[in-house]
Amino acid sequence: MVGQIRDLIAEKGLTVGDGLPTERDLCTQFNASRNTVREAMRILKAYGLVEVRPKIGATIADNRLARAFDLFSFNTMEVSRKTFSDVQAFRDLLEVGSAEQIMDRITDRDIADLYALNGKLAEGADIHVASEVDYDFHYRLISILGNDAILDVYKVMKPVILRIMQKGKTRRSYKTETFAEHQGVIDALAARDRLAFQYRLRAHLMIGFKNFSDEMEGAA
Amino acid sequence: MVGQIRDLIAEKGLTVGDGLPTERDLCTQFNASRNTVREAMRILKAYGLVEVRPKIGATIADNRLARAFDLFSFNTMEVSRKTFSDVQAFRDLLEVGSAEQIMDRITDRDIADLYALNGKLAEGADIHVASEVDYDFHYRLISILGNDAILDVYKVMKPVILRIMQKGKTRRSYKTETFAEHQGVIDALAARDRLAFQYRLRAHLMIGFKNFSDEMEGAA
DNA sequence: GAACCATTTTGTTGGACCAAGATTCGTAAT
DNA sequence: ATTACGAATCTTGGTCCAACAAAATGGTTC
Repeated sequence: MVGQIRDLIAEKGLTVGDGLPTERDLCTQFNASRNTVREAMRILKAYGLVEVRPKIGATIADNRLARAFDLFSFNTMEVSRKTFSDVQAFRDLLEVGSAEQIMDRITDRDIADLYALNGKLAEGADIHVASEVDYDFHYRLISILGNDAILDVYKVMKPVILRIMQKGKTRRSYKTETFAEHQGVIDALAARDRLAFQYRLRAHLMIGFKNFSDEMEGAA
Repeated sequence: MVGQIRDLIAEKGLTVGDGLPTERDLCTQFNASRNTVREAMRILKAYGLVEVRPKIGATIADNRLARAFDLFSFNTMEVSRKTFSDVQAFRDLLEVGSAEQIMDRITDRDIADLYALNGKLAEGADIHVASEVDYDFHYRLISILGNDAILDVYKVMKPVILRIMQKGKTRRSYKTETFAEHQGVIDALAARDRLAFQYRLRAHLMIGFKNFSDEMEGAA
């Protein structure tokens, strides 16, 4: 069934944005029941090949890269020390490493958004909410690059990053230290001071590293 | 629905190989119809998280990596220009950006492996095999970092990267230019010349960029 | 031990209804 | 007569139900 629909798409030469026939049309076209067609559509949707909106119908899409990464967001796994250091090194590479491009592209809007996001940290919600905000901050930072592949990667790693943040921050105050570190990073951005930006961001990531290590020591 | 089933799995602590309740059980458990449950199961199956066989029922699995590959085997659709540039920029960030760490960690064994891999390029197999070797080369390069998170990301992006390679190289000779570029990169590594390494690697990636752009121009 | 049958479970079908967006059409105001 | 607005209708995906087909298991019988 999935194959038939794929063939249909290929045959008609449909491309991203085009609409598919309605589910009922597909039923008659392929002599299948609507439930069967629906299951096939579910699969195509899961593959990111179609987007389906109620009352609108299905349209061709290509979110496969994002879907591919979604696959791995199902991890509830425990974060090992190696995973932690790997992910943190990765983030350093991405966030600190792309400082130049960030400086090239950054707008006042970006800076305002970052200040706003960081402001939420100071409001002092519980640790889970604060972690989400923390993640959002870094995500927003990376989004300045306008690179969907990198954003997708960040989405994949979100569960792990969140866990790292929660774990690393149990004994630190989000309201004070993390907030201040973020603030320093944004200040450097606002001043278009690349070196300060890199230095402070790296320090911020390193502090998370140290806290996590201490946690692990304590746990072991 | 998918979320509910996921929660159920997490809650029960089920792991690969374990069986899920039957569809009808899930119906009563979640107060949903069998069709709804089935559609959710299709999604999970599409994600490679469950395997479902008649009479047996559904068992937990983890074929997510395999699924990630399947996603892109659907290729009647091609890599969009944005996906291409995103992925390529990402690779630049990773490979060129981690030059320092690579220099710190590299061993003679790494260099020997890279030379060996690149040697296969000169053997001049068809474009698909050559692309695989090309990918393997860059994968091996990144593996020097010993960072599993980054390696996983590379695995997921493999289908896209392969496609980019195939597309970019249709008119170039793997046996000559790509081989020579790689060789230059390894030579820089062998000489522990970080700047040369970065310069050559970046140039290598950029050439792929240019070729792809030309392809797109030609197609348009 | 092998052939056979009953049972369980997924696979598929056809139908039905709902909710909500899209469309149409009639009415009223200008 | 034309336009604007609102209500009725149509369309479409979302959900549900009941039933049958097909496949694989497990037990039963010879």
